[in-house]
Amino acid sequence: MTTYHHGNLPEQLLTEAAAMAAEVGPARITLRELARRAGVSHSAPVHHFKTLRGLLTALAISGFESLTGALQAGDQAGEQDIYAMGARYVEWALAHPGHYAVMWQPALLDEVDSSLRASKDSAWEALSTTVAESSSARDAETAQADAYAAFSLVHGLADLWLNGALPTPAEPGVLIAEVTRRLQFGPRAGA
Amino acid sequence: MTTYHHGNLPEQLLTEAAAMAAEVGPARITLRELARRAGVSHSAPVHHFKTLRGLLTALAISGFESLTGALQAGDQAGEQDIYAMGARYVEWALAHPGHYAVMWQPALLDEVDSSLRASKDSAWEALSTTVAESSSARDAETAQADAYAAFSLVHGLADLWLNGALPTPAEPGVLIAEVTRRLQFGPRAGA
DNA sequence: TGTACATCAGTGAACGCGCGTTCACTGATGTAC
DNA sequence: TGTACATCAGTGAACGCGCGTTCACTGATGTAC
Repeated sequence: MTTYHHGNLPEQLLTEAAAMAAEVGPARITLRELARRAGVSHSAPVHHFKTLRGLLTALAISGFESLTGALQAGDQAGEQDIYAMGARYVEWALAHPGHYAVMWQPALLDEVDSSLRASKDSAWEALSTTVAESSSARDAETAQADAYAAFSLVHGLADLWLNGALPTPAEPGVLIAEVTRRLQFGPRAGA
Repeated sequence: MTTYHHGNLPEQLLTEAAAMAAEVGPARITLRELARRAGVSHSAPVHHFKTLRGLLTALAISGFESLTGALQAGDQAGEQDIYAMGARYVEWALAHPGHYAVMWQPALLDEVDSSLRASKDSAWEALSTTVAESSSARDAETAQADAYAAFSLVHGLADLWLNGALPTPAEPGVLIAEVTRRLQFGPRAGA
């Protein structure tokens, strides 16, 4: 039953890391604890991820890629609605709390890693493209500010929810719909 | 010049902790490093904060209190504008990055501490009261959703900015104004 | 089908490190009288 | 104004711990011929 070769160690380490991030926070993930959870000696992970930082970076990359996929899911369905996309964003974050937490902790990651940058840029592009297409912004600057506002709103909601910072948390689905529909794009009476 | 009694150690420890949180992240604050920065032996802090968790909790409390004050600053000026308050929120966060980071890391804090809860509740009340007064919501549920949306937007913007997650950061003042004015309250065509 | 051998993926001991906390202590301060 | 003494705020040595990483090693796998 117990084999010398694990067979699936890199994947399991990432899975355990996501679980640990959700349980105790991304800063308290350790290689030794991950090895323990995977039932492997504490020096085994180094064969797959040179360092803890490398492992967390890989986790963040897979998170950004998965998030990008979730955001693009509406494209094929012909559903280019900004509010639906916002909902998909927040739902993805709530479904992948460990990934989400690691993705926004740059101090733990290898910020120079080109794959990380690329996957992050892809996620941003998926979001901003959908915003631009549905906000009917007349110029690039307006479109960019639209995207920043949408990004801030969905990230803020996800982060507050995951940190238990909402005073009286509601049903996620209802809350997400109510919050996202309060985004208003394009020109209007200035503040 | 060098006195045996520091005279101001608790305050300086909190100041150094805020600096450390901004520099290396709240999870990497250590009592020993704080003592080093304060020029004091590593066992001195225990006389003022029993544990590292206690020190961070005190830092978070002072942060929430200061933030509450900033949010209420508009009341006296008779300026109950939701967008101005949103701007004050984000500006406060950018001006106090260390405090802000610690405030939203519940895993590092003493969540049972009643002062922490009280200060957090005060900040939420300051925010939600202003939102309710300026959004002309007809019922409590709508007002609450308005407040959640405003909270998500300003927290998300502050958090993304502080984590360097905005792809092409603009001038903070302009960005804050552009993002916050995309909040739209009250009833409108449902999504 | 067999065999030699390189490569891959694991083991477990050992290292040095910084940490929080405890302890007995000492110097400085402030208060009672 | 002086003195005794409790209290406060510091020191520095010591503890045990878990960590990342390195190292020589070994078992399993896969490929060349």
